[in-house]
Amino acid sequence: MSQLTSIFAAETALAQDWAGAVRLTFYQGEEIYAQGEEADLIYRIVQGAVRTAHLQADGRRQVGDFYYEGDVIGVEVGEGHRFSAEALTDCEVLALRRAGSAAYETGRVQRMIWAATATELRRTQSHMLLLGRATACEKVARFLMDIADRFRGEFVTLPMSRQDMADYLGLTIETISRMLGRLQADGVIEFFGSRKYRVRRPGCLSELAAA
Amino acid sequence: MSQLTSIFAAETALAQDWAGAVRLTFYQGEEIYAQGEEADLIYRIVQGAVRTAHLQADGRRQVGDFYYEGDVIGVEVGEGHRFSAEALTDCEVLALRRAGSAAYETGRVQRMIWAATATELRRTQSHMLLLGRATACEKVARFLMDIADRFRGEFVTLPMSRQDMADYLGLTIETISRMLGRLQADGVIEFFGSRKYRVRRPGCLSELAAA
DNA sequence: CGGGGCCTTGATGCTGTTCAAATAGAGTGG
DNA sequence: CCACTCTATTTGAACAGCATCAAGGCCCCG
Repeated sequence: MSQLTSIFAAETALAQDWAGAVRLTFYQGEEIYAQGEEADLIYRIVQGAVRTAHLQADGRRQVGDFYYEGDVIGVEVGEGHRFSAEALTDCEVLALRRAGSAAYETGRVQRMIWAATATELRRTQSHMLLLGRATACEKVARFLMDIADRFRGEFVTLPMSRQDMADYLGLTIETISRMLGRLQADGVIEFFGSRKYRVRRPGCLSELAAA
Repeated sequence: MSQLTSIFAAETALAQDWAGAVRLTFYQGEEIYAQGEEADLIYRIVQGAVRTAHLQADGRRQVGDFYYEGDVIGVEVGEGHRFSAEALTDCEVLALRRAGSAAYETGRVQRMIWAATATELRRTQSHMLLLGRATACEKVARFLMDIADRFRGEFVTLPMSRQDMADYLGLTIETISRMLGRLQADGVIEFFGSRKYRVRRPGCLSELAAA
């Protein structure tokens, strides 16, 4: 009941804030925007999962973050996108022009961009802390915890590949695989196939995640 | 002449934006604000250098960034400061209350906070990319380059210790020291004492910095 | 049933850490 | 100005964690 109410409230706010937005569909693997591309649109994910990534000249890749339903992407500051965005699953998104519209002039869009930028800063700070001083085991544990926290429910399905996880955590796919194997052997998590898992001992997992 | 003009313009804008701010002095090593403390003030550094840092329960420390004259600190989002700020040298700062003032209501302070948050996001992103997928040598090279770029001039004096550099780059002081030694041996940089250096081969340094 | 991508597992090596000690520098008092 | 002390930095040697290289297994889908 209260959940229905909150969903309704969210939908109402969404309709107001995103009035004038265009609804778009991106299929799995499609690029939503490219690295370097001018950032004149912001997007709200209605359904699906998105990965942002930064590619260096030598081929090394850093995944910026993973985004899900309700998240806003494309708010980067400065000239053009520093990260590209790709659909990890089939996606529905709302796209809204940043400047030049009536909505922008009223300050509505500006406030949304501001809020999204603030959220983005927090998440980037967390990511920075994760990359700086954490062991492989801590990184993987925190990653699993973060994902599980977002999808409250017994089972979690990962929309990203091991390579995506590795590029997010600054590790290799082999290390990711080994850490997952160890966590499973210790009974902390349980995997069903390679993309679906369940946290068996949340306390233990958060202990391993430290920080 | 043009430099004088720009300094004058900057000073004028500063006087306008920071009208009502309080001028404070912090001595070397003093804490400007603490981790967890409520973030009701923003600061502009007039003179000196500042380090922000996040301390974990187990004692590990991550330096957030280093700030110098003209930079704005204390703009973090959410409940309280995630990072503390300490004076690396004796500092003069301007402190301004975020909310509740007349200046805030006119939107002046809001715009400043917004601009500072946007800058902060960019810098945090860069830092994240640095921590994620760079070798020790690349990290140190990029660090030296970034600092040198800020202090245009033949010689650069580092306001921070090796430990600060290490906690910023996610390395140990020994590794920092070894990399600096190697760069000097290769003739890329030249040190005078442990806190003052000069870039002898900028091209070579930026090559090593990659990314 | 067979192909191909993704994931796991194993063996080995390298980068950066850890531990330990020497050296340099800054501050202090004689 | 010099001797002394205390801390910061450098240097060396051994070690550990994660990467790399190389197979092998799983699973999806034709």
